[in-house]
Amino acid sequence: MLFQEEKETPRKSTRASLVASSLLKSILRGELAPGSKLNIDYLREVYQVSLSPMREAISRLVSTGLVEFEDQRGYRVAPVSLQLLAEVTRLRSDLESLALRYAIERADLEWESSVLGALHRLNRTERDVSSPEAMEVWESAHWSFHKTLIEGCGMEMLVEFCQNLQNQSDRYRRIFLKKPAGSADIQDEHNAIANAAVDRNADLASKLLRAHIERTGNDLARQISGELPED
Amino acid sequence: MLFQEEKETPRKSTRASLVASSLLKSILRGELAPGSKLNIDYLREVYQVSLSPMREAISRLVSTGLVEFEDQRGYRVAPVSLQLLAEVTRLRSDLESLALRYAIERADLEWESSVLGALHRLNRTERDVSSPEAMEVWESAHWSFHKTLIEGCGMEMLVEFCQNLQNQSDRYRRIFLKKPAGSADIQDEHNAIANAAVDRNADLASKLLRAHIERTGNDLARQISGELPED
DNA sequence: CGCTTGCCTATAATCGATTATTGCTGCACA
DNA sequence: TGTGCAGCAATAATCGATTATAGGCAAGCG
Repeated sequence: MLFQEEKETPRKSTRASLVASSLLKSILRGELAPGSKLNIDYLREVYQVSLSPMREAISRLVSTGLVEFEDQRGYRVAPVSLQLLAEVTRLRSDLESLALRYAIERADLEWESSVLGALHRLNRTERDVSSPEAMEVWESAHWSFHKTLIEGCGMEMLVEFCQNLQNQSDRYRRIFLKKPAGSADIQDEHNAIANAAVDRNADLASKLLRAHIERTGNDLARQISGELPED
Repeated sequence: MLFQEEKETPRKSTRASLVASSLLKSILRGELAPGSKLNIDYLREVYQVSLSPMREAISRLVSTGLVEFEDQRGYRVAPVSLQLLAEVTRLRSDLESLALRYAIERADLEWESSVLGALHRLNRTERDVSSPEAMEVWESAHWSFHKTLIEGCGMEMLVEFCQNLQNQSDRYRRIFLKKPAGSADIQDEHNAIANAAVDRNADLASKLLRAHIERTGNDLARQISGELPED
């Protein structure tokens, strides 16, 4: 063949996959209330699929921690609480900074470049808190930056766990944070983290990342504490 | 029907659950080879269940990391490699010691008692390397001890992740370690960890736990390195 | 001969019907 | 008036049949 068609393996999605990702979004957006039962017949109707793919889709989300399951009782959306949010924030702080340390340890040009690339994209994405659509784009770039940082550790299991924690965190933000509380120095924080990372200053980078995550988490918790019972 | 057939197993579990736990054991024992495809029709035959619970059972194991899934390609047993083992060992070391630190931080009498209880049971369980059955019992007590230590952290997500890592580790041991390599001072190690824990000496306890996990993991890796390609 | 292309089989995915279990409701009874 | 149990929905779980897809094989074409 003259020029090798670069097929990205656009593997055709199954219904179960499509429903699963759609359902994930619904849960993250809080459209399916925390703690509520996932009635399969109802969801079947909503997504217009049969029982098998519906069950399969739901069951896949169990591994993300956003759905819980009990024999003969079915599935329900994971509950929320200030305590759980604190747990998520602490683990994000511990694990993302851990992953970043490993990433810096085995850093190569490739990784450094992706980090600076992701940073640039994030900085060039406007954070217009008045536009939900724009915020979606910004949040996506934001997580991309974080993910790029930690993916350098080369440990899939760790990255996946961080992804789950991020999803949890994201859910709290979407559900409870009506007014995006964006301090102006967010951008400075990201720049500082990225610089420390490519400078191979693990202690500093790790410290800054922790601070960044904990600040975000605490801001969120403070906003929520009025709306949610202490436990 | 006149004679309502009494179920021989008055269980609450569903077929899917039973099959899932049975399948998990099979994978841990290496009866289902790492990397091999999980042929649903075949497994259906083996476990004598229909397609739906079979799929459900398999799909639940995906969250443990012992089974991988791809759309239209089905399920397969997670592969093994020295590199992956190293990853598992490192994460176990990092995360169990992290959990232990948190546990010590919020330690109460209840936790201290369970730790010493689990330690006692472990010490009183004979480690007879010539008897597979005895070793099963010992391994169970061993993991119980570890789990008791880390459960004190009160973070379910972290404990569950540690459990997954432990399962992974366990699989390598069962598959590759034909001759249990038990140094005589294993018991001393456990005692030292437990003592440091109830003494609330987080630094020492954490250091000892790391050493314990890394020693085990490295012993295993050394034994394997002859059998497995470096990757 | 080598490459493409179109069956063909194995297997993954989906479906709708059926069975089992749970949890509620209302009636009998103390 | 409270308790317990039978019967009755609601819904979770399972089944076997059907449809869709992938990957191998062989015929057709260059």
